[in-house]
Amino acid sequence: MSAPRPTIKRLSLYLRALEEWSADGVTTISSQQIGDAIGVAATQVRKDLGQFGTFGHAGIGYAIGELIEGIRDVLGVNQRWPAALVGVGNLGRALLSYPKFSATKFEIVAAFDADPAVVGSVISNRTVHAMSQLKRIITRRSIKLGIIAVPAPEAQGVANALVRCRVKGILNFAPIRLGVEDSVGIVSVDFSRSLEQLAYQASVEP
Amino acid sequence: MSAPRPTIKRLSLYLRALEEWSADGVTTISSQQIGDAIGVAATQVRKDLGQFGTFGHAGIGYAIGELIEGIRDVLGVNQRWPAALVGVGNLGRALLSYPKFSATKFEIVAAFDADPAVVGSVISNRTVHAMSQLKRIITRRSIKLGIIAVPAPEAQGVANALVRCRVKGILNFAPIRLGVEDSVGIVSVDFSRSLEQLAYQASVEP
DNA sequence: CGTTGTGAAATGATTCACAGCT
DNA sequence: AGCTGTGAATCATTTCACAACG
Repeated sequence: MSAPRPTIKRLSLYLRALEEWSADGVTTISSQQIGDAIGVAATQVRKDLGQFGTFGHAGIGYAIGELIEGIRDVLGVNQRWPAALVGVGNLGRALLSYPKFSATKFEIVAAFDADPAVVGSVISNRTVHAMSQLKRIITRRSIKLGIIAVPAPEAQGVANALVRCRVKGILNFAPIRLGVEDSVGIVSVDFSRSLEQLAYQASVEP
Repeated sequence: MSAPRPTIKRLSLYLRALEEWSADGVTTISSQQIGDAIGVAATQVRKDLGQFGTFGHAGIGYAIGELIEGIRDVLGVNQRWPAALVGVGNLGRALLSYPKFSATKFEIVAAFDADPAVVGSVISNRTVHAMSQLKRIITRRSIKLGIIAVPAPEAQGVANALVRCRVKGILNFAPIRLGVEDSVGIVSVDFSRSLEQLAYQASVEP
């Protein structure tokens, strides 16, 4: 009875749309409207939500506040997720200043880099620490997520180090497949792969 | 008989692994080895490749060079894909200096920004142009892809402008769903969503 | 009425099993 | 013997159809 992966991806999308409606003062919404907003069928929305409990009200729709709370619970976004960033090149800097993170429960609370030239510098209010401090700071600050923004050849080593620090999940921006024990979640973002998907779409669809 | 979406995603992964083997001088490989390298079943690899022709040699395996060429053709990566970047904040700068792009057929050949303070500056060898130049330069340089790295509220407007310039695909980093005509491909990368996937994994798996 | 929740049917993707080639 | 290509079977996901509810 565990949740289909595609459902989880859509839950994030529902959540964002709902938060926007909520900010606009809307209090009630139908599965049809949710579906239209993100481009899936109304039935799909109902099936997805039905997996995790009964949030809706027949004849009325969904109470937005209630539903937001429910989805946040499912996604685990109701707890804080302090994160450690490893690698403060251009991408790392972009992540440190990415405004959306602060709007959510995710927060990069510490940054690390192997390059002595940047260690000690302050970027978007956070000091860059040496790799030797990784274990100490992650433990001290109860950090649960690691974000890898280093070049590919160093990524596996960083992943190993993060796993030894007992992080629960790793967001990986390096274009390689990381091997880690199953208890650690991995989500990868790979720009080149995204571009290849796009090239495929663009070359078959015209 | 059109290709399953998941197949296309895996093709990118196969391609990268094959390129690494090729660089190491390996010339022949089995579906089993490919599958092991990226974490899928050998049968899956064969099914995927079988969709697009017959690349393998029974009893032997796949000739790496041949297979790389075949996959590149399928993905449309054998042609050049000049791209225009819109938005040169931290993320845009990271993309301009992302080394992997230059190793592939993708290349950001022009950068644009609405902020007069950065227009005219040079970042990683490319001059930042004003938005008013978008149409002229995209047409002049036969640019086929647009990359959106602007804040969410501006993203739809930028997408509309890119579509008017007749780009074939858009890589979107803004956390909203872009509405465009079907003939334009869209691939979105959304960091907050990725983190939510991770939070879900991390909160159910331990 | 309009809208949810959900079995049942349809579609889509993966895995199995094996014939056939080298 | 080793390995590919593929039809058939299994498994997963989406869509349909509709009963139940406010």
